[in-house]
Amino acid sequence: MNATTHPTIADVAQRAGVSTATVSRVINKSGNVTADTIARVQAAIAALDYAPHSGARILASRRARTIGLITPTISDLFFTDLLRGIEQTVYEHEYTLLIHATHGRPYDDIIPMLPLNHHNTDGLIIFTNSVDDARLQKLHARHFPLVLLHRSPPAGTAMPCVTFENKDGAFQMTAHLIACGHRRIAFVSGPAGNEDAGWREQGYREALAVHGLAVDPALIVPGDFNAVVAATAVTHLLHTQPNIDAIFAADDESARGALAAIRQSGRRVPQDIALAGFDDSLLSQYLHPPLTTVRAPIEAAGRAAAAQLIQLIHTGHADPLTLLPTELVIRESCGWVLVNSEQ
Amino acid sequence: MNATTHPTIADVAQRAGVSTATVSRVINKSGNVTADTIARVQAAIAALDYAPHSGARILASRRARTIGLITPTISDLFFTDLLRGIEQTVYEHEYTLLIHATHGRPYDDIIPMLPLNHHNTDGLIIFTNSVDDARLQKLHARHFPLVLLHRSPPAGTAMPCVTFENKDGAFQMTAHLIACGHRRIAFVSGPAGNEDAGWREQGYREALAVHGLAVDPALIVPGDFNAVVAATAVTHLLHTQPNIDAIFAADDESARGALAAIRQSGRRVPQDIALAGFDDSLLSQYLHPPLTTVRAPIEAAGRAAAAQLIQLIHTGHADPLTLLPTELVIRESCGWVLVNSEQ
DNA sequence: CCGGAAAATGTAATCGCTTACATTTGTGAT
DNA sequence: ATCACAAATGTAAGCGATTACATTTTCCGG
Repeated sequence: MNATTHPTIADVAQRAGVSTATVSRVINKSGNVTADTIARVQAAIAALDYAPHSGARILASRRARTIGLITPTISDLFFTDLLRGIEQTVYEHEYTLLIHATHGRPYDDIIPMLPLNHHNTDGLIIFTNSVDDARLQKLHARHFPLVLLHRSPPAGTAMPCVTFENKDGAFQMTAHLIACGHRRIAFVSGPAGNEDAGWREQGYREALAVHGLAVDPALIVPGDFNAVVAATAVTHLLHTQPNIDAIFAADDESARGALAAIRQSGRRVPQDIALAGFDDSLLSQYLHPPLTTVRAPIEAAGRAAAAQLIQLIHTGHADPLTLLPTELVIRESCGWVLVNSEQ
Repeated sequence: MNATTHPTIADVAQRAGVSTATVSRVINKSGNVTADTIARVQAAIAALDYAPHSGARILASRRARTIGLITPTISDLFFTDLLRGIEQTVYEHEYTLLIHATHGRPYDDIIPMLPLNHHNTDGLIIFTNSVDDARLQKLHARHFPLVLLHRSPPAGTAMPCVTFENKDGAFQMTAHLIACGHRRIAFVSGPAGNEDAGWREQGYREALAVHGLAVDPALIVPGDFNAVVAATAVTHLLHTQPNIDAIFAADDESARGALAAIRQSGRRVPQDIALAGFDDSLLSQYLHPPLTTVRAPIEAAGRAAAAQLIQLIHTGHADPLTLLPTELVIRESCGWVLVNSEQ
């Protein structure tokens, strides 16, 4: 080594007067090294400010000590919460986290390589539809540890999934709206293909059925988990179906859009029309009126996914399905105010 | 290779009937390969679903094709915006992004290795104080490409910095408050040691001075970029200094805390007391009243940092300082309503 | 049809580490 | 002291790519 290059394990070994194997043992705490030798090696490491080459380590040891996370997007409120949970768990287990956001970009079709794979990670958390079925199946066929977050496995395959009780939460919320006296309840749906969204709609439908109310397709409009899309759809809805008395949006973002549209139409929430969301995102408590919504344990889902993956890596086994409970958060947008500790 | 292991470049070479060197040339598009050979190699790659081992590539090529980002925290609104800018630029240049959040954890003091270093990245973006001066200097001494984001270089060192005009923004906002007729203007400061926060306070002070107003230390209270801390401080402030007529918070989070405290005290915003924030975070437009604030070009800062780093890696040179302009966003919390396109 | 330069391909050393195995050193019972 | 065995350390063979250099093939002008 010289001034411009970086010290290697051989430099450390030489300075400490031991072999590279011993240095490696000290670094990896793999035992059978004298306290005295450990001290000498550590001194050499400190003196040279040596850092092991991770590529070389991975290559030689066939372990990356790293968890990969593949996600369609990185910069939204939902993902932020999720990430906090994942990160925490990953670091607790002394793994590193690598994140790759696909942003809907297709993979290179000539040489189809994921930037995160078995070479640089020991396992992958796949968030929603960031990886297509075919690739998922290939990874699975090679026994690469995989945990799915908010998406179910491709047909015919079994891999551990983590999600929360979307259907139950939506069911409870719909029941709550009905209990509040509403009958013409519209639903602002989520993106096509998004499983969370699908289950939420399903919960809405089942609650109506259970309470003897018909599902009117004209009352289900697209929201795409997006405020602007939802606002447009709701504006149209209010026009064509002026007699609705409640709107249940598939997520808080579309609830926000719905709120804007309702207000635009001159109606008041909750006096003229009730509004409910889903997620209990950071925003929901700052809306006016504060939004009644379903709390989704997003951070807990992140923790669970990471924990399942690490368990899978270590033991080869994980729970096929982790379903986290959701919870009604009653604020003011449906006309009920409960006195509790809620802000 | 067998069923459980993964194909290597040798497997591809064998199947395509060429040498590993040729396969490597195809993968890296390094030229001088027949169209026919390219096709054969690509077919083999596809058939085997081969993916190059990134560790081995980095080891052999001494290039990581990766940018590292070190940040104290990953899950806040500010960081989310920043990340979007960084990501976009990094991917545009066909680099990969690795993120490491320190969460204030100290490094392993025995073997002080950053999880992101010259072995797995070609350069680093250092966000605020996630890396201490000593380590920064060591990296710099080895000519490792570094760009600082929202922090200045350690004394005696020169490395490219990206930040925005905190002082000017705060100056303008303070001037705006003065123009609105306010005289007793309090300041909710940010975390000690945070440079953005320091410059914002400086801008506040200078604006007061320029307009002939004295800086009253009793009107400067700690907010720590945190709503709860700010609420506590402002509650106390309103008690001891009941005659203040405006509060300028160092960021939108503390403005939110201040708003809660003001309301708690029975005063109204903006009628009884004006309130301003800084950042124009997502939240600020949903507060009631919508918050007048300073728009910080966070995403642009992320883009600039990534662009500077990539330029530094390629050319060895980058701008010593990139200062992005801030902009007043007048909403309703200071009592002025401008008619414009603002939501 | 030939010779030589350019293009295409192959050979093998190398990157920095881990680890199986070999060797040396240390320990306690006899 | 001696021996058996455990603990500590060393030796050297990979891990899977890249790339300098060597070799073969192709292409053209004369």
